[in-house]
Order: sequence, then C-alpha cells, then structure tokens
Amino acid sequence: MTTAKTGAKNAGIAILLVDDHPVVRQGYRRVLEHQDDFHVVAEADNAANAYRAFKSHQPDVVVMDISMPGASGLEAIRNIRARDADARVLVFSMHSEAAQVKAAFGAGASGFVTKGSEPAELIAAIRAVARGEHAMSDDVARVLAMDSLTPSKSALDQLGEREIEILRQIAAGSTKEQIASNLNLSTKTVQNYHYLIKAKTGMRTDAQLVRLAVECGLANL
Amino acid sequence: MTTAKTGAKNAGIAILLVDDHPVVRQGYRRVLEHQDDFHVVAEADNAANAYRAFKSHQPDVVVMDISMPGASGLEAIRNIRARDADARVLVFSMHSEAAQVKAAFGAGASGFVTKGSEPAELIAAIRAVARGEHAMSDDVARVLAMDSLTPSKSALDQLGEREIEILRQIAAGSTKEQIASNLNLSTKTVQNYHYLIKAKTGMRTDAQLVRLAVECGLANL
DNA sequence: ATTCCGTTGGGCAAATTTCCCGATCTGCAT
DNA sequence: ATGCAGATCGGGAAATTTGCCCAACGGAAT
Repeated sequence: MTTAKTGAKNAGIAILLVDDHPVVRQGYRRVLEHQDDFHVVAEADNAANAYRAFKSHQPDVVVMDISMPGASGLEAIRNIRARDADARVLVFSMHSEAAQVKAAFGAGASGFVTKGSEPAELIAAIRAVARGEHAMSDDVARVLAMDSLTPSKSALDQLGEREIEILRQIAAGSTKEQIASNLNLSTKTVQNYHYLIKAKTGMRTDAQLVRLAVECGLANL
Repeated sequence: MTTAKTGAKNAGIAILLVDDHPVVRQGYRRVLEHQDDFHVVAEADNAANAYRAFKSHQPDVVVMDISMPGASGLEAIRNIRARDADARVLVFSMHSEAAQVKAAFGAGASGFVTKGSEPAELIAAIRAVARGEHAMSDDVARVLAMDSLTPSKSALDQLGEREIEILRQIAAGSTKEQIASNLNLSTKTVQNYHYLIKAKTGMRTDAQLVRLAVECGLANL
C-alpha cells in the first residue's frame, strides 16, 4: 500500500491510463494493479486531459486507446513526446490496421497492443516499454508483417496525415463545413482535399470512400 | 468462496459475461465481482459459446457485447430467449445507435448499457434486470428519446421501393451513371432520387446515407 | 542552397445539386 | 365511373459543388 507520493520511480512502474470509456478504464486499472509493481497514478478520458495528466504525474508508461472522440490520440502522443522525448507510450487499441500501427509508431509510440490480446501480453508489453524496449502483441506483428509483404496494400500509405484525417471525417458523415470548422480550414481547402483523396485512392464516389475508410479501420460501421 | 454448484439462486446474482476481448472481459469481471452479491459464473467470447454457456450455467443475467465477430450477438440473444423465455440479457455495447438499441430489445434483451457509462450504471442495470425490470443507461435513453421524436421512424418505411433500390446502389458505391444504366433510368432521374432520399431521411451527406443503408441492412460493410 | 512534399487556398469552367414543376400509371375508395 | 393519393419518371433553372489548374509557404531531405 505504498502511496508512492514523492517518488515511486525506484519501486515500480507508474502508469497513466487513457481511454474514453470509464468502465473499460476501470477494468484495465484493476487488471494492471494486480501486478504489484504497477501503479496507475492517473487516468484521462481524452487527448487534452492525457497531456495535462502526463505533465503533472510524469508516469513511466502511458497506456492509451487512440480511438477517442475529438482530438486524435496520435496528437496526444506527439504532444507528450514533444515535451519529453523519453516518454513511453503504449497504444492499446481496438483495431490493428497496419496503417494505424505505423501511424502510432510514427507519432512516437513505443508499443502497440490490441484489446483482443491476453492480459499477460499487455502486462509484458508494459514491462518491455518501461525498460525502453519496443513491444507489440502477436496479432499486431502479424498484421504488420503481412502489410510489409504487399506492395500497396493499405491505399492509405499514399495519403498524408491531413488527408487521412479529412477522409475519416468524411466517412464519419461530417459535412465539409463541419470539417472545415473542426480543423480550422476554409471549406475550399476541404473540398480540395476531398478531390485529392478521391484522385489518389481511385475512388469515384463518396460511398466508395466510406467503404475504403472502414476497410482501413479509419471509421466504424 | 461458495462455488455455487447446485443452486446459488438464493444468495446473489449469477452472471454470464460475453465479450470477444479477453482483457475487456477480465476487466468487467473484476469490476462486477467487487459487488459481493454478483457471481460471474462463466464467460464466452462469441455467440455460439454464449449459448452453450447459458445452457450449462443457467445464469440470472447475461451481460453481452453484441458487436462480436461471426454470428451476431442478436442471434445469441434470440437463441437464449427461445430456450428460456425468462432469460435476462443485458446488452453492453460500444455504440448507442437507436436502430441497434431497438434491434436488441426486439431480440429480447432486457437492458442496454453503453461502455461509456459509469460502472455504477452497469451495476444498477444488472440489479434491475435481475429483478425482472428493463434498464438502460442515460445516454441510451437520450438517443432513443431523440429518435422517437424525429419523423424518420425506421427511416426506410418512408421510402418507396425504387428509392430503396437506388439508396442501396448508392451505398454500394455505384456512380449515378451506373445506377441509371442498371435500372434503365435517365441519370437525371437518379439524381432526383438521390436528392429525394436525402430530403426524406434527413441525411446531409452521402457518407451518412451509406451509414443509414448499413444500419438498415441494405448494404454490408 | 535547392529540391521535394505536404498543406493551404484562389480561380473558373463544367458538372451537380436543389428545388420546383408536370405527366403517367397504378390502386383504392367513393 | 370518377376522383384522389401516391409512386415513378423526368424537365428546367438557379445555386452550389466539383474537377483541375496554379501559387505560396514551411519543413525535411539532399
């Protein structure tokens, strides 16, 4: 029952949990705290709070679900890494699309584990990233391996980050005015992206774009 | 440590957990077993196993995530209810689409709680359905209430046969030229239908139309 | 330094959307 | 029969959007 107020660095691994679902978060917390060298020092339910919590708690490992409403979890990872290059972020995601995994590591994540993995895999991954290593669950490794074998599998590889974000919002059903407002762009720029995305991916209709986005794990339903 | 082999009915509430994500399932289990009148008597990770587990354990309440790979969770609910009309199934879902909620209750669910709810809401809902009542979390109630206010009831009821066919093809990704050709219409007529469908359903973008079509079972993926 | 690329937008003709309307062809009730 | 309601099919015209080009800027790579 060491409350680890001043400096828990010597004892165990201080963890920040980020997930927008309270029940799910509670669940992880209990699972993780069963390991007696783990201490969940803070929780957050969105990207902004995650960054704030990171600043004030300086956890050893951030365990983060990147599919959150509002600002992308990738944003949060970048913010955290910008502030502390030694920060360890372990992404804990529902999906395991190659593009998403790459994006996560590109943003500075140290690990990627899907929610379909066994608890033991999560725990092992947390220990690994705390040690400074990189880690990913078996299914993620398999997806990534398959992806590296195919030449142009994802279709998202050819899209820039902004383009992907706009594709996601289009697929989510947002109007271009909403997207422009969300991203602080002119509607004209959003239109241009919309055109560019269709040109790059070879899709002819918006419906095809939605299907593409869903296939790539950018959107659900 | 009562193993509840012969009859735990008198003591507490026997629960069957169904969710395809092991870590998530473990998490709920711990959260629920913190209530000392709850007993998680079995777990299942898909619809078929859920039905088998229900038969052999006869739980008081089944807590089920309906978004599982393979057979629909709705199928599982229907199977369970077909075998035991008194079975209580509480759906514990990621999303809270009005259509999904209705489908769940239509299949025989006694409650619907989203994973975004507070643990206390889940726990209260389990107690309620165990008592034979119906329960849903606040956000689900809000979504359902909003839905019942909109004139777009089932969304498809207000569409004619041709309109539905065109909506399906739009959702399938066909261009209006392809649709016109498929149905022997002028592209102009297809355009008019496209407009009409959006007007009738209240959808603003094609992406929203795709989602609507998918929700209504008109298109898959 | 220079080149490439992602991002942001302007411009403008061509295409599309958005509504409005009328014409058939049902079925159904008067 | 007659009429009425509604589904289906398209014309027309204004408003809007798309398709595609170009320009400017900052950052990363060379």
